[in-house]
Amino acid sequence: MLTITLPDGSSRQYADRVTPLAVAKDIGPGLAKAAVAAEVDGKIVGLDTPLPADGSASLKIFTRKSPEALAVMRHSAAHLMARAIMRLYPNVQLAFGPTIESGFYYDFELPHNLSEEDFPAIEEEMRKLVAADEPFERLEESRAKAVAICRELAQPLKVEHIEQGLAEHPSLSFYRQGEFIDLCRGPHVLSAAAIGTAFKLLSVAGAYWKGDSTRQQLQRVYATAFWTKEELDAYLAQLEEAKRRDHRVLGKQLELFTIDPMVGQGLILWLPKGATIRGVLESFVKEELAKRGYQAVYTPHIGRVELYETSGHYPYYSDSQFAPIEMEDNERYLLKPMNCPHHIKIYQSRPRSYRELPVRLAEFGSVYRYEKSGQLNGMTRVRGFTQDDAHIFCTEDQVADEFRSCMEMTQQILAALGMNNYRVRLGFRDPKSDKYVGSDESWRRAEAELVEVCRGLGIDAVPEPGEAAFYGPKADFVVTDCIGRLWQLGTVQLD
RNA sequence: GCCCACGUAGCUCAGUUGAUAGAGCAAUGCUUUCGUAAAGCAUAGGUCGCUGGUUUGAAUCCAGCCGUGGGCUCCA
Repeated sequence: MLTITLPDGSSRQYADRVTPLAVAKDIGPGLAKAAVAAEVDGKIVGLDTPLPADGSASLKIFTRKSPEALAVMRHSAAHLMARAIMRLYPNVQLAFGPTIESGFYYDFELPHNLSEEDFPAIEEEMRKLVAADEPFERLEESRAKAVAICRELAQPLKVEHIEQGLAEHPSLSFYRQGEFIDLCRGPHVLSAAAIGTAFKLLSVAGAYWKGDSTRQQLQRVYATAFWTKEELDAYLAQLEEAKRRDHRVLGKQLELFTIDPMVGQGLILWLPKGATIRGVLESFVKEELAKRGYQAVYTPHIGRVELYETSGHYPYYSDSQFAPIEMEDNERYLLKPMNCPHHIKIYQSRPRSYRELPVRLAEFGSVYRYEKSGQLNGMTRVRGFTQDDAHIFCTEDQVADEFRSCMEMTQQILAALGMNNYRVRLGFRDPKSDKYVGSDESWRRAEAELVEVCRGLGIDAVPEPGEAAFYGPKADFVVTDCIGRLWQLGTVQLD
């Protein structure tokens, strides 16, 4: 006997083994028709996943109105796309194909180089599969059997993933649809027709296997899917609209800035109108800094290599710096990649008493970084830029207050600029890595304090291990741009 | 750096299977005139990213380089 609790608090009892779909039918034919997926005790499952035979369970039915259902459908669409590509091209190896914020992607290894020209044929094949409406069938297999299946299917990437990535799972699930079988946690829609035809392949890109740049590069196909053509069209129109607001388009139209290959990639030339805007922004930020007790300083654009070796930055970032300038007397200078060591030298310029702490030094410091050519992007990723940068020297019991006021200032400035679409990411250390300096104890204390301060400010900050700088944890303000891309802007770090 | 795509007048773009470059807007001139998201007519403007190659002949095919865009990786 199973007792099911529904979201409205009511409950139902079943003597036989039932599925979410059966329960939905029981509640009403309308609900059964609209159902896409379900949630049992907080876990999203397919409509055909049997519920426990005994005991009790909470059940929620997801219809098209819920984001969870959309995510399930998009993942099924990813399978459909993979199946279509395997039908059209030989020797396709499957990697991963998850749902993402506004659609889905799937990574493949295949001899044919995919390009946008191939999209219509793939979409056509997908439409055929939707029309055929074959069911998605879930298979549970032991690890050994799962490996054997993937070997037989000539899917070495899946074999590797089972043996290494999923080492702790005693049994694994597959989803089959016709001739297509894919290792997959699921869930999926019941059959292909539920996906509909409001989908579109968007772009193809390279992506490293398991995100590791030392490993092979796969072909990633980005796509999206909606329940209706209207929603799909609205989404595509929104992308077009966002393109018109792209800072690179506006920067050109409004004559704000330009980039000239003769000057160099990623090096910005500010035009008079852009310089006016920059001037206003700088004045605003300078006032805010002054209000909060920051003292302005200036430092040079270059420094001796030994300076960065002493600070410890040099080995960590040597691959993204402009090469040192060698002088005749064997002096080597670096184009300044960060302001930190300079500010520390200012602090050290005379003996300090604890009574003068905190000392807050601020500068619009211009820095130069040799970013890889492929990651340059308009004004958002460049090789020369000016940071609104400050370093606060304080005692340990002042840390929480200083961190708090710094977080508040960042929030206020972002709010003043109308940038409200952001989240705060707490970069903590990866316990398994040894790249970090400092004692375990001080790391623990620092991380705990960041969490505490964010809680106090009502910031919903998500801790992410492995995201810390080598010398300390940090809080990053990650802003979403008009095309939905993420950019780390402000960052408050502890050393 | 890696994968894919792209690089034609100031801007946005068109140029089918290779044969001496086109449109709209902007600019300039004239006209009309109160027109305030684009008034009419006319003119000018490009070694078709660069360098090689294939060809009787290349913007159009091939190679290399430079640059841009979408991603991946990285981010002090």
